[in-house]
Amino acid sequence: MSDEPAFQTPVTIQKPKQQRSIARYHHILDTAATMFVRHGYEQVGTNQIAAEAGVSVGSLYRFFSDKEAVVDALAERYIEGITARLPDVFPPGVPMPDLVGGMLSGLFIFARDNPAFDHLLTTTQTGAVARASVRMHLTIEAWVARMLSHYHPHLSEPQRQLCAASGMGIVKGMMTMAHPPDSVPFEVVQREMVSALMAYVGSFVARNPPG
Amino acid sequence: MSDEPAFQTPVTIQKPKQQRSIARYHHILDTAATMFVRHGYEQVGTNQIAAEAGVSVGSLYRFFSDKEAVVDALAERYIEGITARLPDVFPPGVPMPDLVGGMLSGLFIFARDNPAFDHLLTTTQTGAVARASVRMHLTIEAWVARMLSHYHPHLSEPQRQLCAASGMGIVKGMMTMAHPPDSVPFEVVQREMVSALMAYVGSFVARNPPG
Amino acid sequence: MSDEPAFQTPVTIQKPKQQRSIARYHHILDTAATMFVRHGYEQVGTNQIAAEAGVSVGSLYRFFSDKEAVVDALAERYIEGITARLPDVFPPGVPMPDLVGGMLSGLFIFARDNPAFDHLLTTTQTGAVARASVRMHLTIEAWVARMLSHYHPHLSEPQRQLCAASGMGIVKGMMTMAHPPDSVPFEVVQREMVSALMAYVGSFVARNPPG
Amino acid sequence: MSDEPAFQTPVTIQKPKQQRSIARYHHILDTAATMFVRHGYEQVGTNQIAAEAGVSVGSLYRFFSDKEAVVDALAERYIEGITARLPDVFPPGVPMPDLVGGMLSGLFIFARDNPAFDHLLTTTQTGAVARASVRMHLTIEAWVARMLSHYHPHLSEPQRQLCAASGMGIVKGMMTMAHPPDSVPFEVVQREMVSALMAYVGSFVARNPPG
DNA sequence: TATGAATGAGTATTCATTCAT
DNA sequence: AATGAATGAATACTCATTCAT
Repeated sequence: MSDEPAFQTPVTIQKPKQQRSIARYHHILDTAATMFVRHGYEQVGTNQIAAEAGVSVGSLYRFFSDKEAVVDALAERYIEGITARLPDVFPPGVPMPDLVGGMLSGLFIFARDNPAFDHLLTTTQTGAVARASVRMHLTIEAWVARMLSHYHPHLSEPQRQLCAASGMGIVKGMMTMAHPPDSVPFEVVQREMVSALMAYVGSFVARNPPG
Repeated sequence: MSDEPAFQTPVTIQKPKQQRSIARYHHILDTAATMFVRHGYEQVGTNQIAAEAGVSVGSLYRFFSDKEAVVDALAERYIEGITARLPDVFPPGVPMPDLVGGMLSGLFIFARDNPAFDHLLTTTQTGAVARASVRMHLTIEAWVARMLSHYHPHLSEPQRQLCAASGMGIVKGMMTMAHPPDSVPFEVVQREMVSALMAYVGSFVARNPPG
Repeated sequence: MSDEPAFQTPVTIQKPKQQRSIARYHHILDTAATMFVRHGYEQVGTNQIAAEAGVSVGSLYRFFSDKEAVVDALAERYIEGITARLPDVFPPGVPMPDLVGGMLSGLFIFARDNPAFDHLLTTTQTGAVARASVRMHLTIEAWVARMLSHYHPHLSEPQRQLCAASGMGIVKGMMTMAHPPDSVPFEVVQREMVSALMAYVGSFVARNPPG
Repeated sequence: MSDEPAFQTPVTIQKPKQQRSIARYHHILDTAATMFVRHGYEQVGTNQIAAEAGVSVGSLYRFFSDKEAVVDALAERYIEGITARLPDVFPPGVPMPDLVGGMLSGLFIFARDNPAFDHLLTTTQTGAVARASVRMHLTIEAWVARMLSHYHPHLSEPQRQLCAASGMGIVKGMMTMAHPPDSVPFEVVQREMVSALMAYVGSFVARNPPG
């Protein structure tokens, strides 16, 4: 007749420490990433992911508390990945086009190795996917803002924010060119993107001069 | 939701001919559009749309063969709308920035009157939503390509295609700036978008000179 | 990119008003009652109930928001039933044994017609079932307390409460005699129950005399 | 959880012979008992029991063939416990109220030391829990019947059975008074229970006189 | 022997679609 | 034509049980 509510989870969900578990964890995540890109987050079931990954649903739920946790983990992985590839400091003497070019080069390599990266970054969906996307967006945007204040220290905070936001818009928008219906080759996209960004920043600075 | 131009059959089950039917059809579509924007296509049920629109599910299914047909019809409506607003011929003597500015101005007004327009245009989803998005994308892109060949007739077909695709990427990417997390005011987005586009096209032409 | 939470349920769950619906509603409830008695609340699935009742799960969920709502409805039905059978006022001149006998007689008839009634009343489970049980328990107990204050007005409030609680214990405990392993016939149970109650109340009043 | 008397095999997979094993076995059982009372048999998982007991699920399954075996073992333990506390022979000269009082006193102490005892005895559930409950019920009922034939040898076998069954009903029913929603203190319950039992038996004997 | 990761059948619940009224 | 009750396949998630280490 008593009625205590649920108690502590018997088996805590956690990132695995053992070799075997780590492999499984990443394998599931990779499988999920591929499927999300191919069919869309909503269309992919946890049972399907597990089956495709060759594990049981139970195993999936050992690593991920629920379906949303899968996208969250994906975003986290991507945020770590790009953070590691984005330079912390800006070495003096490097011209901005070179830096931006190098940065985008790294981004494209990362995107090619992680199929769901740009899908997640450029999505406009709601819910968990949106939250994941926003986290990734803000991570990169913050870096862009820092870079802008390095090269154009005279820009005010709002100016820098706006320019960074526009840059993100250009990057994200042009990334989708690589997919249907345009299907522009990655290298070409990258080249045009650098041009577009540099041209835009140039015009932005011209329109917002020092003093 | 603004005055819609002449009616033309989308993928509906039957053309509503009666006054009442036409009103119903549009009302359902308007309701669906609002709900899709607010909660996302996957999160919105046909029963919910019908309830919110104040009609029965049965009525909804009288106009739309299935849920996908709703997005299809929405896309069709938007394609008609922008087609009507995009000039068929390019009057001589109008400088490109003015034309692009005018076109974007019209686009933004249309987007403001049709809440799901940019949502659908900029989505990266799969399935029916993606197909709807692609149709809209190609419609605008074709116009952009024609405009480019008007102002820069020396560009080869592939060059024109690439430039148009990039332009579309910039437009779509920067449109999302108006929404969280950046939430840049529409007018600002529009202004920056013109700059970005003109700067990009300028650099593109410079890199792809005649001869 | 927006993300509004869930909105109003499109089809509200409600007790049906139409003839057909009412029949369905009660049929599902009857089926569920029988199955709960036979296999236990936890062991019976909503799909099973629906199948056994010859309707679809969807129909079940049209009437009941979730599985708990089924027990709740059952309890409500039973509470209404016994409330209707419990006299509101105590006519003067009726000796207590007669009144208690009559009351128990009604209770047993009701229990015979509603197989899950005593199962639910006498359960000691947790959760929704417990809550349903408690509601039924308190309904009857309140009546018993009122009856006690009618026949033995000198009893203090706590005394009346205790005596009523004990009475409920005796009633509930002895009701289970009708089921295995004892399987005592209902009439016999009823007869012994009246004896036990009268004997107990007699001893209680003797131990708690007026003044 | 009180000192348990001599060990005897329940439905376990194997008798734990080693000191360590015996300790583990009892510890798991104690843990399970507490959890069953607090959350209900169905709500408690084997993994949870093991985790709470600080052992692995595998260890739990070494001692118990399945989840049902845990309740079975619990019942067995309780049956042993009360059997040891119920006098085998009835010393002459002890009045029935004293004997009953003493017996209930022992029962309440046992119940206080073994939290799941009355929970299991008074449950009306199906399945394994019901079977465990019935075994405990019959054990005590047999003793009551023997006691009745000691004090009232003239009662026929069926009369004795009926009176014993009623007594069990009263005991079990009134035991639940100690829990919500009545929450009567244990001592009070015990006192009222003796009264109720003696009053009932008195009335029963009066209604079933010798000859 | 002990461990706890892995399994997968099973459960509650939703929602696109149909069709009798 | 319109309605909305009814359908049932599909989905996220749980948990008793096994077995390789």
